[in-house]
Amino acid sequence: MERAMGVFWSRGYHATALPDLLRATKLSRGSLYAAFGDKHSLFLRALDRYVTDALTRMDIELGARREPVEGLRTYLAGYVERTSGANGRRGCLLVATAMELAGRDADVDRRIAGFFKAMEAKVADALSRAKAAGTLADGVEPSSAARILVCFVEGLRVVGKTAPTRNASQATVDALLDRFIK
Amino acid sequence: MERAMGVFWSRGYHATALPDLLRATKLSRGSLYAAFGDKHSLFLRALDRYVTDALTRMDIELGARREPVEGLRTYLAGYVERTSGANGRRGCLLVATAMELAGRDADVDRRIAGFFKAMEAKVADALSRAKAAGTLADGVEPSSAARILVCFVEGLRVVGKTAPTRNASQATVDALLDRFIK
DNA sequence: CGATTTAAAGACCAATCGGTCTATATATAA
DNA sequence: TTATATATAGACCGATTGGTCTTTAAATCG
Repeated sequence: MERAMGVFWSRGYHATALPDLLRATKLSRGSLYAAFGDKHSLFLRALDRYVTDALTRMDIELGARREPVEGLRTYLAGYVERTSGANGRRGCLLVATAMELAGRDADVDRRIAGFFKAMEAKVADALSRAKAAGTLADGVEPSSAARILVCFVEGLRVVGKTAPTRNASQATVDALLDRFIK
Repeated sequence: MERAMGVFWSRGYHATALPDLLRATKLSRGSLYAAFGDKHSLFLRALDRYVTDALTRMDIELGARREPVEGLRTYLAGYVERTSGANGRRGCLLVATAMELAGRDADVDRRIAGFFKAMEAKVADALSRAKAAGTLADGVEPSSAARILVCFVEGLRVVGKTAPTRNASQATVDALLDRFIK
């Protein structure tokens, strides 16, 4: 499964051909269809896995027991890592899928919208806790700031396709965070 | 040409088949190949047109004769328009291309990187003028703020695929701008 | 061991891909 | 008018697409 996810991640949905998936999963044609149905079903499974991984990681990084601002820093540091150099080049399965299939595939639409909503909620929660702790900059409202952060990190993934340096991505993240925390 | 651009824009590179392009351009197969070469060449032309349009629009919106902050507001208002509702659903040819082809197509790579660089430079210039005019918030550095804004607007395009309301997009943009201007 | 289930290999299918080419019709020019 | 250039429609090409099916080999089990 993760193998198949890796192929879709690297190549996108349309550019991934069956032989690519067979090579990656080391399954025969018949076995793959028996196990997953068709290409589209396998793709949805891969996408679900990707979303689950991302949200699980966020729960760890932004965990309620941690200092919220430090959680946000960790969360953003992960994006720095994933959007610079070769990792940046590889891109993001979710963003690529949103751009390639959203609006033309209802199954995908639900997953994309659900992911952004969940992500925004988790960020908003961390920001609320930061506000309660008095570590948020004056005038920052958690819910709108969360929407800003979601847009920002997804934009990082887009710009990351040009493989910026780690330092450049980190500096951008730092400059953004400076506007929102004390 | 714009017709072909529209098809690539709506469907992406791989999902656009020759019959789609023939229908859109109202050209015969032979004429299309005589005029543009192959599919890839036609795509690059469409992408160039898209990039030129976007940068030209930015020059108008952020024009040096205008109040820089007002220029930025106009610029961002354009993104609100393009990333909400049906416009949001349609997406962005440049972002879709970055996610679909960047890293696997050198001709595309150059155009994507060039676009982001040019865009960032234009935003940085407007922010510099705002800073000189004293309308920038304290501690905001034009070049890093420009990188933030570029990421933010590209992220808006990604999230825009879920077709948010105009008001929601506008509120997010307003909240961001509030952190950067006086 | 032999019997049975499971999975691999790959032939095979219709449909479609991007691309070429020929024949026909439509202008344009003399 | 006739001659010529231009663009059309669409047949045609090999390659590849996602998907099915049959044959054979490898496990598993009694």
